[in-house]
Amino acid sequence: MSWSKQDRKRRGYHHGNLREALVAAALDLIDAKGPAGFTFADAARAAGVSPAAPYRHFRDREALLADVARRGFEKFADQLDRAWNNGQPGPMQALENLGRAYLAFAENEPAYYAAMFEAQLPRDIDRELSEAGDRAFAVLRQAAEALCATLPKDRRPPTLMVSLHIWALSHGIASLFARGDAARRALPMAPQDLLEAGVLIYLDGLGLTGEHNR
Amino acid sequence: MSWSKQDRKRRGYHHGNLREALVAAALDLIDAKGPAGFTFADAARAAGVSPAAPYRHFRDREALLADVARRGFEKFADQLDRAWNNGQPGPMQALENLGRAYLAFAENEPAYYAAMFEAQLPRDIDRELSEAGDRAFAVLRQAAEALCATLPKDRRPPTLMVSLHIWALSHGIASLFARGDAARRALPMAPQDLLEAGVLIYLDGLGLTGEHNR
DNA sequence: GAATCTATGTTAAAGCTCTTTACATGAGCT
DNA sequence: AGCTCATGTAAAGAGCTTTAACATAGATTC
Repeated sequence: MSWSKQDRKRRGYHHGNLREALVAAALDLIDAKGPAGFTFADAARAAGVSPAAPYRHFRDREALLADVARRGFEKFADQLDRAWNNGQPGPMQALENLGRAYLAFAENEPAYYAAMFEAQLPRDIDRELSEAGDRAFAVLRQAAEALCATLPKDRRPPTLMVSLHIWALSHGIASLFARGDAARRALPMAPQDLLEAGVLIYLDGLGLTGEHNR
Repeated sequence: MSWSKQDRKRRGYHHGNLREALVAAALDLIDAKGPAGFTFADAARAAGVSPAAPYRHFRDREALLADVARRGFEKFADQLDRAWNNGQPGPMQALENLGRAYLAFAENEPAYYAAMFEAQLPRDIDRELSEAGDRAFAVLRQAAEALCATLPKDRRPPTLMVSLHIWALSHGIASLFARGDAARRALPMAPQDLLEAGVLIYLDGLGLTGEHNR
């Protein structure tokens, strides 16, 4: 599993899987000290190689972080898509699943989430990164579309706006409350329940009462 | 205005206002490269003093950042409180003002906002810091209270929950969209309008229709 | 107004760490 | 076996952090 220094003799001069090991090391280090809390050399140390070795695989620390973020967005998009499950069994239930999956990801993969949203990476640093981000957002967008479609045309809000509201509320709750992190504030209820309640109230405001779609 | 190196002869041996100059330098540097993008020595350079000088005013870089964050929360609380204006002229209008002030702060003071919410400072690093944060949140809490009070008791939601929803939506929009930063995503409408629409829909869902309170 | 005290600077140096350059190794191919 | 290239190491240069020793000047006291 881990390619630590102990395996040095067995592996010999070459690591064999350094790129992956560096990504894994970065995730551990982000968990421990945040996306800004470690250096390229730290990652090398954690992977059991010399400080110069990572430069064979990533241009610099930022490129490593960008790769972590890209992988994070891909995992994220997958999990959101699976939770949405093509809107089955119904838009409302599927949206609830989607929201729970959103916060579950932030809670269970805080390192990925931090790399994705808190590492302050320039959006244009990498095309694959921004495309992966777009794929994740597309799931939310699709869900908003399905929900809006259940409303009569004359009372149908812009789906882009609805998806942005849901995203912003989810992200707000995730980043303020849903991470194990001591930097976060205490809450009177589970983040998932807070989000679910918020979304239900919001949908009610749109005229989407529960009975119609559950 | 600026206490740069050029003023060195005029000011002589002592800076005269180094503590403030360091805070100003930190804000500039955060604007330019993010809360993690500069060193203690950089701040000293920007203030035109030797690398050791800052230690007379802050224990370390983190303490400087914490002071910036504290000042930010205090400014933030002030501006929110002024926007809320004791709920005048009515809870709905005052809330809209509050929301706009929230996003205006994130937009106009991105360095403060970043220090407050993205610097990953341990919450317990400083009592004054966490108290200042509490004061800012208290304004939102107060607004939620006033809004909920306009509802009949049997349909009145928990005010803490309502304040958390509004905070999360505001913070989500601010951190995803409302910073000049190239890291942010493009938007089809002004962040302020996005927030206002979201809050109106949400309040509608609570049963607070505009007419009653405007 | 002179002496002293204290706050706030500077310089210098030790100890780290990052980053880069030049070199070493070994896996795959012919 | 020998070539070649990808992937590692080692060593050196540069910068940051922190401390200790010293310098300056504003404030206080007599």
